[in-house]
Amino acid sequence: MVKDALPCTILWVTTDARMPLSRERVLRAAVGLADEHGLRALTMRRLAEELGAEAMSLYYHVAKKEDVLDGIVDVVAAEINEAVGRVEPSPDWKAAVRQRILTARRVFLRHTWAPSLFETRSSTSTEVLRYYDTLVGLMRNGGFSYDLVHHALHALGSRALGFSQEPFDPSAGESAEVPVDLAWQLPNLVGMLSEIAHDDPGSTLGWCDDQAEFEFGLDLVLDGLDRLRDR
Amino acid sequence: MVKDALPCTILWVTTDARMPLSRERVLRAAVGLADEHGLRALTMRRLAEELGAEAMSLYYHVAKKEDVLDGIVDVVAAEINEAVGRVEPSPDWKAAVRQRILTARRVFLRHTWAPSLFETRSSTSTEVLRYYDTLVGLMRNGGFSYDLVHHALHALGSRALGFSQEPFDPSAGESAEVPVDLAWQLPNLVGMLSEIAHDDPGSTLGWCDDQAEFEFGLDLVLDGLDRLRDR
DNA sequence: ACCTGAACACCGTTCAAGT
DNA sequence: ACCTGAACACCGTTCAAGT
Repeated sequence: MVKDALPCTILWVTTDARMPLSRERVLRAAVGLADEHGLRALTMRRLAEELGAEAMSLYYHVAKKEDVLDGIVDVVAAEINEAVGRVEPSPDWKAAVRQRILTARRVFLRHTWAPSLFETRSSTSTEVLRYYDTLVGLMRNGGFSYDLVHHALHALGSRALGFSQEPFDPSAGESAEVPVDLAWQLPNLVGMLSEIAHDDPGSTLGWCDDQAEFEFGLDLVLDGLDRLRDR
Repeated sequence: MVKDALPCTILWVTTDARMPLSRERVLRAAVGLADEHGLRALTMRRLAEELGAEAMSLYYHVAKKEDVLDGIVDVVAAEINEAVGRVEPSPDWKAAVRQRILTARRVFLRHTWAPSLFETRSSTSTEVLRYYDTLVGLMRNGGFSYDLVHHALHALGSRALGFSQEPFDPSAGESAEVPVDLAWQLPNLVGMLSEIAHDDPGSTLGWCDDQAEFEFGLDLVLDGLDRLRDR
């Protein structure tokens, strides 16, 4: 009996190769593939392989690759809604919004490819709309006008969802990275970077504390909004 | 003489097909192609065609496509530095930074594909470093510590460069766009959108004023930083 | 020095055909 | 109903060969 069950179980666990395909299963596999090998590895052929099928089989369950991308955005957003639904509500709007956003952020840390995808999708996922709806509700309860909530969403930008995509990572521009022949033309940047590196000698790679920086920016915006609300 | 010169001139102006290739010319053509048809149209083969050459010829002047992408980021950043170099300096740090950023923003309006590219490049363009260097300088002159400047750059994020990539465009979620069967689940969002649409009946498409929203968010952050500076 | 033709390994997608 | 093989039009890139 063990002889029979064991190999079968392993096959099942590793690939689920025998289960019939479905949109759900395709999207789950897509998320897993992106988690493990990045968005570039998410190819229709590779995705099918992961599912033990041919690439063409996928087209029975999804319209096209864009559909897969929209789909995995929805999957991640659903994951966020699930996590965020478990946080106990705070009477203070700022604390409530803050905690909600930081909870969402934790989901993005599991799906590092997601931010760039969220930002390039034009059609809005219904799960994302649901997320924003309760966020708007929290601010309304905090005494915001609809108009200020609207401004707030723009001001928060991607931070409302829990991530911040930065075009320039100061830590990546660490002294060592700046070409020496260029350094003398960038006195302010070099000065800043050397002082940061000095302040935090523990981070030998000049690595910034992403979480702290995210919270700094978030609080700056939330505090600003709080002041506008009072007026 | 006219007979000879005319057709030649036209050919010259439209394609410059006879000029020898060069990295410079390849990058300029790449920017033009992206401006006119978007990033997706920027293909090595299409780019070569634009230059009246074969795709393989490009590889003599650029290492690979990634090199082209890094290159056009640098081209746009240089354009920004050029525009920004012409603004008369203000003694007030906030006004100086504000004007600088809004000037940079105007360049991005000419290159709508650029934001998404700037955000996905990991290696930092030297022209971008130059831009940040003087920005850091302006804040230092305004009495910022290096540490606060560092936080400020993170808090500004892409706004420091003049754009904000937003994952959710409330205006795109205009009442008409939200599926009716979903609307009752999104009371706050629907309420907000209908009020915004009502406030601004002129914008028949529920279009947000991007410029105003950008400035709102920018000022919110700059004001917040100003307060932290005073302490 | 500069450009190209032929070729390779990969894409997404369609469609008629299989079970 | 669900999956597939063969085929198409496209990618980026290499390399030996042309001028």
